[in-house]
Amino acid sequence: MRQHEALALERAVDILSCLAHPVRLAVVARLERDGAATVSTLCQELDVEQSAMSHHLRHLRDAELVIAERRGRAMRYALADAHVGHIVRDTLAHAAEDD
Amino acid sequence: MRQHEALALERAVDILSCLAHPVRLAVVARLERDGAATVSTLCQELDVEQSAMSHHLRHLRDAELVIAERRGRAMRYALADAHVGHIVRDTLAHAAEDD
DNA sequence: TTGACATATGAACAGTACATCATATGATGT
DNA sequence: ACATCATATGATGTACTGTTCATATGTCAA
Repeated sequence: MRQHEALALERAVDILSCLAHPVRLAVVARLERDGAATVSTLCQELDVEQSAMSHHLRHLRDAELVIAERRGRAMRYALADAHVGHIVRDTLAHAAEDD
Repeated sequence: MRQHEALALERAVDILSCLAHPVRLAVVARLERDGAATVSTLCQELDVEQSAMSHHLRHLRDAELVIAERRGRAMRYALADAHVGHIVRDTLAHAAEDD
């Protein structure tokens, strides 16, 4: 039980660390709003270099916040599940609130 | 509007960065569960050195996630508002879920 | 004021994360 | 097989973050 809590805390830190970067947060927010997208689409929309984007997407995949599937020669990224979207939406809502 | 969104994103990254550390997340979770506490109480309960705890609390204060008030010679820390608690609870819930 | 207690701050070092560049892999069309 | 497009990976320098130690500030009681 204590162990369980400790594990949840570790996992939560992983999730938060992963989201705690402007590009990665923007990617997740984008996927939450408009649904799945390819790497090049994300690069254009968020104005990020291909390599950098790829590294960030890897990070997001490792943390299991997004999933990827091949679409011809492109890769289509999507949120791993709705929960992630909720966390991001809540945080953004909170961030927007107290200005 | 775009500007507003960008600001919210920056602020969100600040919040997430601040929460993305085991000690700080544990502090916020503790304050969420059991209410306000002094520094020494937090140190004991979470087994963290006084100086380290103080540095982390400073971080949390700078991000306006917690507030502090004097209580004699001690300092009593509490969550800045309910929203922070929600974010943490949601994230922990999500983290605990997919095990 | 002095001493003890509670917390905060500053500096230095160690470990991590990030941006960038070069290159590799994988898929498609010819 | 080759050229091209789309994405991924590896290496490296740099900057940031966190821990620790030493010291400072602030509060209380005698």
